[in-house]
Formats: sequence, structure tokens, C-alpha cells
Amino acid sequence: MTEFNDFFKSAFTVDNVIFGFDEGDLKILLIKRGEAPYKGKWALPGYFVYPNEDLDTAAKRVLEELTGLRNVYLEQVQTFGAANRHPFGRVITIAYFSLVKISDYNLQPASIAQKAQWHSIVKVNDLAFDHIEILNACFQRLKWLVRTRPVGFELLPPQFTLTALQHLYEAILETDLDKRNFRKKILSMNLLIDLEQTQEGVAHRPARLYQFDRDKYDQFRAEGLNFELKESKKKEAKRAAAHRKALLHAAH
Amino acid sequence: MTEFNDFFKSAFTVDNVIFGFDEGDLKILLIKRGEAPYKGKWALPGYFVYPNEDLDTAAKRVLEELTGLRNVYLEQVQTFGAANRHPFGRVITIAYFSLVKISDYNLQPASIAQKAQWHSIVKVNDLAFDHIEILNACFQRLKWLVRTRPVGFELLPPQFTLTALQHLYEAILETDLDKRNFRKKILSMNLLIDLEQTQEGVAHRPARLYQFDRDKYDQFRAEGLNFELKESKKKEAKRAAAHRKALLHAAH
DNA sequence: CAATGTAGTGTTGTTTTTACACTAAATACT
DNA sequence: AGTATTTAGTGTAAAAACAACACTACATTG
Repeated sequence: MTEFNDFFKSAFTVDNVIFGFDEGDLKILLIKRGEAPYKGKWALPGYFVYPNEDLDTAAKRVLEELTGLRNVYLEQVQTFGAANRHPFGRVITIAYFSLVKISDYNLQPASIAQKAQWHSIVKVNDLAFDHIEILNACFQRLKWLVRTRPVGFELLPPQFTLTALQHLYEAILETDLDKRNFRKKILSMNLLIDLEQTQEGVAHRPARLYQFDRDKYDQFRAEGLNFELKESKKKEAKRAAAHRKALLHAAH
Repeated sequence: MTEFNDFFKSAFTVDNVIFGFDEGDLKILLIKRGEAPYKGKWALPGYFVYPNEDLDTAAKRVLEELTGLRNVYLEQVQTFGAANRHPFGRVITIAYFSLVKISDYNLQPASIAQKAQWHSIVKVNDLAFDHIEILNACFQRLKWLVRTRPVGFELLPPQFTLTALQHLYEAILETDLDKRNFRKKILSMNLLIDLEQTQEGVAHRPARLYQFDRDKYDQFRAEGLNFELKESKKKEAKRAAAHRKALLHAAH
């Protein structure tokens, strides 16, 4: 075992791309670095993984320390390990991305507030380390995810209008969507609860408010994965396909 | 910087899920461990990443040492880092998967040949470390990838029949496909060169042989990513969508 | 020359996607 | 009061993609 000692001189960190959505803009939360290296530059929030800490736990910890939020969508994306990416030594980083409702985010103690800020994703261009690369990978992943699963709701306040949802999809996919087709698609998924209320205080026709039906979604997912043995192969395949489609291609 | 010293006591490895296809069966290459821990168990081929080695390089190295192959499809999948996953200390592993043509694989020196063997993926069930978990993640990724990009060809010999290709898809997706629909779909992608030859030495009607048209594919991809500024937004969107579809859903 | 075994081929009904333009409902302004 | 402004909300038709389905063709083997 002593022969392996040379390998046990590395460290790893988690870095977190925290997406939020506000004022029609897709944003990420960045921290201004207070120390070397890259002092004064904006960077993704991240930190070393503790010796006895699982990776997912570390990502959750970093997120919670910064935003005070738990139970948000969090997913591992990719690991970056160029040999020279960190000036302190060999440090690889496991990138995570998370989706938070900016409405839930109450800026933490002033000490942090000064350092942490939301940045429009389209304007971010110069980050510490290889963080731009990490951001790009996570953004790609988000684009894929939003077409695949109804994660958009994670970024909106609990009640929202269809137009707001469409704007969110447009911001993520960086494209325009057809209003009527978008609504048809979304409503056909049957994952929205029509709150039968409308907006107030807007200087135009107020829109209906909807809520994401998480119970239905969870149930739906459970069914999709729970291949019971009763059905014929054909029927099963059909149902699975229908299920896939209902969720896939949330837009267009 | 001394405050960070505690973090620099970890190691990381790469583990490689090497897929091959033979006799209608999807297989992976496993190694029988000769040393503790898990001596005598089958494991994914993997090794520590050297101090100055990039992760991708390490994965390539492990693959080449074992198979002698370069220039194969290789992709990072996921990092596994449960705090207690390795009995020697804190070791996280970055999982890669690769696709090799078994026809290219000439078993290496006898010393390795005894230890490395292809295993039918459906029969693999007990591996060292958390390697079953890693295998599952990579298999999932392969299922997704095969629907998304024409990677199937990476697993077949240079010349193949459409039936062989279909069997490959069926093995990966673990489902049956309709022969006529499959052929229509594949041929409509226009990525196959009809060699205008047929099989020889088979005891039945011989099938036509095809070859993957890599040039066309590369060109196709390049166009797909190269958003020129001449087109109107609408036309561009249309083309991009058409492109996506041509590649997506290679089957069904 | 019959038996066996795989290769190869088209059509039709259904579903999904796309393109597209007007009316409705609220406030703001005069 | 009434007109302007702004966003909400709605249906249809044509095109494309998908799914289901069964027979003939061509080679070898016995």
C-alpha cells in the first residue's frame, strides 16, 4: 500500500452553478473572491469537500451556506480535472447545478451579501479558474433537462402565469417559442393546477395563475418506472412511450 | 495555504466501462482483481490518475494499456465519491465509458489475457467496489446516446449488415424494433454507404453490406453547430430542428 | 428439388408538429 | 366617457413523423 502514497496528495472541490430566473432573465449566483488565487474575480460558489463528506452532501452544504436553501433541485454534471487547473496543487472539481426560486432566496448576512450576486447569464464572461467552462457545461445540461423533464417550475415562484413559464423556457433555450403551441403542449402534460385566479395590479388584461402539480408528477414518474408484470409487452411499450412523450419536448 | 493541507490527502482514479458487441450480445470488458481489496472479484478496469495527468488522458491510458486501442469513443459519465467507497482512504473515481469494436481488439499479452475478459452485460451482477453502480450509470448513458447520435457504428466492424445494426440497437435498448421502420429510419439519415457487396458464406440469402460514412457525419455535425448569420431566425430554427430530428431517435 | 432461414420491401391510419391572426380584458390617458 | 395601449387567450389546417403490419426473394443444405 505504501506504493500508493504518492497518489494521496490531491484534493477535490465542488463548484455549484446556481440558476435562478428573474425579470425574464436567466441568472446565476456568483461570488467575488476575497483571497488569492483570482482575488477580486467572480467565481462559482464552491469549496473543498471534507475528508468524510460525500460529494452530493458537499454540494448541498455549499448551496445552503450561501442561500440558506435546502430541498432544491441539485444534480451532478461533470468533473473538471485538468492537471494545472488550480495553482495550489492538484485539485479536481465536481460541478453541480441547482435550480432555485429567486423569490425564496433571501440574501444572507451582509458579509455574504456583498460578495454574492446574481448575474445575467448572457453577460457573464470572465470567471476565476476554469469556471466559464463549467458554466457552459451546466448551461448545456439545463437546456437538455428542460426539454426532458418539467424542471422549469423549480425556477418560478409557486404561482405563475403561462407567459412567465414561456419566457423562462425561451431564456433557457435561447430561442423564441410559439405562444399557442407552447400552451397546448404544456397544458396537455396535465401537470398544472389552474388556480382560477388572475394577476392583480397589472396595466393590461390579467393572466390566469397556475401552480405546478408536484403530486401528480411524482405519481406519474413512479408509474413510469414501475413496470408491472401484468401488461402485455405491447401495451407496456405503448404506455411507456406515451409517458415519455408527455414529458419530453415540453416546448415547441 | 497551510490551512488547506488537510484537504490534500485524497486520491482519484478513473474507471472505464468498455462496451463491445459480439454475437448479438452487448458486452463489457472486466478485469479479475489480483490484489486486495476485493481480490479475485471482477472489476472495471481503472487506475489512479497520475499527479500530472489530465482525467481524460488517464482514461485513455487505462483503455490503451488494456486493449491496445486508441482513437475510440470515450466520454466522461459521472463521478462517484461516497466517503467510504474505498478501503484505502478517500478515493473518488471518475467513470468513463468507451465503445470499441471487438473485431479490433486483439487480446494483449497473456499476462493480461488471463485477467481481462468480455462479459455479457446482462449476466454481470457482482463487481468489486461500487462498480455495479458505475456500470448502471454508463449503461443508462449509452441508451440515451444511441438514440441521440449515431454511436452504434463505433461498436460494429467497419462493414456490417442492417440486421447486425438492428440487433445492436436492440441489445442496447433492451427492446425489439420493427425491421421495416428501423431500416427506413436508418437509411433516411443518409449516413450509410452501400458497399454494393453482400455477405459470403452464410447459409441463407446474403445481406447487403454497409459502411458508416464518417465524413458525412462530421460535416453534418459541423453544419449543425455552425450557426451562420445569414439565415433568418425562422429558417435557422427550422434547419436546426430538422437536423436534430434526423439524428435523434435513430430507432422506432 | 424441397426445406430452411434470413433479407428485403410499401402502404395506411394515427399522432405529433408546425404555422399562423384575431378577439378579450384590463389599465392609462385625455 | 371614450380611446389608446398592452398583454391574454384561443382554433384550424397542412405537413411530417410514427406505428402497425405480411409477403416475396435469394442463398445454402440435405
